[in-house]
Amino acid sequence: MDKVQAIFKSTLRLIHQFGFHGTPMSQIAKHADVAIGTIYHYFESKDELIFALFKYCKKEVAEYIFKDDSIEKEFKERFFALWLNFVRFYIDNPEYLSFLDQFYSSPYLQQALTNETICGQDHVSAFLHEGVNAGAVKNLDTNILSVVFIGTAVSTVKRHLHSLHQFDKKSLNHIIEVIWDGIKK
Amino acid sequence: MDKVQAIFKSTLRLIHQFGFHGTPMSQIAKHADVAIGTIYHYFESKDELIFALFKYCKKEVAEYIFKDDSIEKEFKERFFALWLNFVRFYIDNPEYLSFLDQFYSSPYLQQALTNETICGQDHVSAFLHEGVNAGAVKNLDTNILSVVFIGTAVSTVKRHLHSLHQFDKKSLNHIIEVIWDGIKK
Amino acid sequence: MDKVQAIFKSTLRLIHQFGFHGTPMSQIAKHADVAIGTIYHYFESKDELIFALFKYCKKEVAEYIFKDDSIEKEFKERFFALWLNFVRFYIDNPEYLSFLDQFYSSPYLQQALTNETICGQDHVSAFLHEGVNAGAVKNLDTNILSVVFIGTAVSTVKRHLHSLHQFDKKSLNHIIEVIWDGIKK
Amino acid sequence: MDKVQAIFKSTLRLIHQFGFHGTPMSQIAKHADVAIGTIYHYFESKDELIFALFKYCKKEVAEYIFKDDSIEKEFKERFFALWLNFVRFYIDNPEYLSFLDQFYSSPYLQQALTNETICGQDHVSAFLHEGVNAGAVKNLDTNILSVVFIGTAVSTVKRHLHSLHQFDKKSLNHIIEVIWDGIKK
DNA sequence: CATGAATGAGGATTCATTCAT
DNA sequence: GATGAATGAATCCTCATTCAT
Repeated sequence: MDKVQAIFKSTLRLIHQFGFHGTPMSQIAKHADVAIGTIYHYFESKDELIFALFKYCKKEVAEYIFKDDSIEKEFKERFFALWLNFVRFYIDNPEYLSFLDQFYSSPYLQQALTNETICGQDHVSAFLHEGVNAGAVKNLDTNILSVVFIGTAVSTVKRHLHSLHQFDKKSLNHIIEVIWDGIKK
Repeated sequence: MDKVQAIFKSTLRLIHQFGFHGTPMSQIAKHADVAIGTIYHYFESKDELIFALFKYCKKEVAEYIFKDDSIEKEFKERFFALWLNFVRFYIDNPEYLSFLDQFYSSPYLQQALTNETICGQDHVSAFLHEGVNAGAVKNLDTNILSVVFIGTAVSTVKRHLHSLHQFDKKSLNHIIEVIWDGIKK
Repeated sequence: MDKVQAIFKSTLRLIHQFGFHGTPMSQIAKHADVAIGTIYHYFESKDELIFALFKYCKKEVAEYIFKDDSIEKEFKERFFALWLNFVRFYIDNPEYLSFLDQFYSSPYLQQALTNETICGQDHVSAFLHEGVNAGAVKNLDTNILSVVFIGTAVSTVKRHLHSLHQFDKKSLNHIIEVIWDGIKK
Repeated sequence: MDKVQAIFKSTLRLIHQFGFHGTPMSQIAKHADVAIGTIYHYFESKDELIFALFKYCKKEVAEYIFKDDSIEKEFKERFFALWLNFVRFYIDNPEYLSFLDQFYSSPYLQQALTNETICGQDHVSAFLHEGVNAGAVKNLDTNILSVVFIGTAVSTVKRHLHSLHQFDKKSLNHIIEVIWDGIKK
């Protein structure tokens, strides 16, 4: 639906810019160029909208990260590509990180944390598990590998976005190499 | 000041539990056992309170992390200890991570990001730089080393707190070893 | 708009009775039989409401004062009629004088004083100027004539409303005659 | 008392600048360079302070207006001098007019209006009555004469202060002459 | 006399939500 | 489907006043 898309984009942009408690429904409606009533036509409440947006974001992120992945390729190559895609997506779409971050660090998370996946981390976990099975990486708990993969990626993006440091391609490769050195068999 | 302390603690607890826009000043006052007016006696506005709390948290965190550190010790040992302290502090004081995380992922950050330090990361950066100079770790940009150190630590704590995985001492050591393997010379 | 009218009337009455800082929005809403939110739907803030009410009052006053005026009539007759209308309106609608007076004697005035007209005084000025041109009154600066016309009228109304003295028709005519004696050619 | 004077002056200045509901006790205290408690040492409440200030202002005004008056002089001369003093005082001390005006146009007035005099009008009334007895002015009700005297004077000052028109000595004389023409025998 | 930290009732304003059109 | 006027509970903040020092 066109209007739903507009509502999502509007919400994403406003939350990025003004935060959760800085983006009232009225503004979301205005920037999406729809009436307030229209939002309530598609979403039961503001919370429902937030949760729906959460799912939407997760899906978008996952699709991008794994867009060129293939079991055919060598694991190391896939590992590098995935990590870079992860970083690339959020650097290019900071409003996604902004929103997901605020979502994660808010009480919303507890409601979303059922068996639901978070931010494509499960896909990533599965991928890392493959690496263990294939004998490409050390036989470590997937949680540990996830922590290393996602933790460094998220940290890198934030450092970049907060303008603390602009990482170039070479720098990014240095980081992956460090991680890879740490987990490779 | 006793009342200021009480206000800080109250705010921290409530934001941890209910989030930024779930903790009204009235509740902060009630849980700190002071009148609303008293908060405004010490802080110009809710925002000012948040900023002051931010500084307070940063200081507390930094003090804890570096509490046993000493130049005398071997770098690897210090590295392990610091990383564990970092993780330990936030696991034991989840309301600090909760608050800082919400702070960082909100528009507040931009106002706090002058040349101000963030979350003791600079101290960490300085520490990592020492490692490079001492020839203990690879000659990498401090930003890269910081990303690896802090990214994994934060990610570990979150995974732990979100109940996705309870890391025991052994697991934590596995993680540090992976990182150390990646950055050691 | 019906609701806006109700809000205006309610505000006027309450300010007359309790003064500016004695009439909260909640009371205005209650007496206008609308929700507080409705007021904010039509006016950005309490100040905006006050300014809008100011314009509304000015218009009402001017309309009443000049309701029967006509260039056809003799100037003296018009002069007497206008002055009496002025006094009559405020005596019959003391809440208008109350509000306008409080408005004028507050810092609001400075914000309203651009090239905006005040209280229909300009129409009065124009009228008095006609008198000069027609050779009916002395060739005095319009400001002087205005001061005499409005000053005496306002003072009369206040003295009447403050119950210091109840002016009857005859008394009022005495006053106009004094003024007329002073300015006639 | 020095502190009381300071409190009066501070209140007068702030009310002139920010209006009644723009001048909190805290500001009055700060600008008077005393503690809040000190104000409550001298005045039971804010209302008491306002009433005391009202009396103070009235006294100051009356003293200035009649400072050079003398029964020896000719009535016309006295009339001119008084009217000019009245105008002069308020033009030179706009904060007095500001305060008194806000006082008169607020519900405070009703509480002050017992048999109390207002703004030296009674002295003025008495003076005008002398004029009637002396056969200098028409045999009109004192209320009428007062309206003409005070109404024109106040209106002149306001017009001057609101920067609508800067009256010079000659203009002011024109006004008094008009009034005098109207009331003289 | 003088202070100012502490209080909390009260006021302006916001904003998620409803519902008649 | 779509609208947006209307609602009022909830929030931030102010400020007159008190009282222990």
